[in-house]
Amino acid sequence: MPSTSIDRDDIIAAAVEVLKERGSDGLTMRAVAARLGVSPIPLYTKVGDKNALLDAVAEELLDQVRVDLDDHGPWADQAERWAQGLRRGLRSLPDRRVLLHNHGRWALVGATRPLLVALRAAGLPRDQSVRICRILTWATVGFVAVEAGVDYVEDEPHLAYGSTVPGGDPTGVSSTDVDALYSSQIRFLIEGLSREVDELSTPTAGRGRRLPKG
Amino acid sequence: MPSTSIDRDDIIAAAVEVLKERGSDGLTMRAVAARLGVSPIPLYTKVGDKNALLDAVAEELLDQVRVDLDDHGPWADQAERWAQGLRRGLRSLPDRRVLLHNHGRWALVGATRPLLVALRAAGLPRDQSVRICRILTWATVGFVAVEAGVDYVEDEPHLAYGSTVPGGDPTGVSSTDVDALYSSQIRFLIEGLSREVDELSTPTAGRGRRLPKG
DNA sequence: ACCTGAACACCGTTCAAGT
DNA sequence: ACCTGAACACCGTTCAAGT
Repeated sequence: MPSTSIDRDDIIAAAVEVLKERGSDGLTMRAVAARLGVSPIPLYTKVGDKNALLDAVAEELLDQVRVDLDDHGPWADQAERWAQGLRRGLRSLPDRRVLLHNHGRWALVGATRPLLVALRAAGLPRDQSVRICRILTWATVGFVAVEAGVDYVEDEPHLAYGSTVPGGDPTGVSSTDVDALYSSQIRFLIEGLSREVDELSTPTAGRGRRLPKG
Repeated sequence: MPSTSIDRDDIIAAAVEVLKERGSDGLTMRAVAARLGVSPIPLYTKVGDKNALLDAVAEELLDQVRVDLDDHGPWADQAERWAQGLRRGLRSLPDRRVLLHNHGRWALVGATRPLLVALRAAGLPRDQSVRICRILTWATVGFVAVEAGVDYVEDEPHLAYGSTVPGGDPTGVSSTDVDALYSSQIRFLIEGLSREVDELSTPTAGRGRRLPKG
């Protein structure tokens, strides 16, 4: 094993650097190879074609997303803080197109684990905890992905139009509106999940049944 | 105005055809030009560069999405049916990457209008109606975008694991799980929005206030 | 076995030249 | 004014040839 040779992890790390420095258009097989001082051939033998490289880069970046979570308060509050932290982490990705290169289905497990631990510690069953994690993750990834394609209008447009609710201005949304829309959406989801947890844990709801209306 | 010449709309229509026939990798400036029997130059003078063409294609495809909505039942039920219809429409797009090329911020206005009309007919104020449309649209576009990158496991995995709730299996989700997750998410959002509408319409909630906790 | 130089078949984009 | 042939500067990918 010659130490001069190039590893698969070296290639992915170099690709992440190229992505951060030159953007997604600058992330080419040739650029990654040139950064490592090799020909493009090792990329094809050790990682695969360009699509495989993009998958690997997405998995690497999503795997690095971490959400800290103090264990104070009821689980619903912890879940809301966790979701806000996940959104912050995803927004700071060098390229948000990796959110859709989600074939690394396990990539966000590192970010999810603290919430899963907190939910179990709060006494929730494992399947319900997994469900809550999955719904909040799915909603947050989707929100940030859509958010990346939105053009903001100037702030406080609802004052001009007279709207009293965030997102109520038909002419557009400001960046503070977007924050409020995300917060509302996450709160609605967590309220619904809370009620679901209460229903499933009460004996009258009938054990062994699937979800009501589900 | 020579009738032999090529129009901007012709270019976009040809691009949509190329996308449907050859996929997103086959959608090239040269292929669109060749389909029209012209050189690539007219594309650059009449539409712009490739990114502008992709924007135009995305806007065209999203503009064609239509959601039918009968006006039976309370607005919350209509909203749920509308959201399910929107998901169906978005899932049938020839390439779901257009969901992220969302710079045509008005592209889904045609699909949104029936819901907006129904909400107004149900007596909701304009700003709350716009807010509801925006939240449901945002959540659905995000869900479908994420959904496009998910690898399903075989159906009914929760039976093997013993999970009783959709999305509760830590090893993966089946396609019926995904349907159930979307339905749950939309129902939670509509329930939250319903409560919000009730609070804002009751005199005791205090007129002129912003949203509670918002 | 693993790497390189060179090539192939494409791209997006633009130029001088035509009409 | 508008289009074309041809070119430029790249791509992703793979080949025969080296070591």
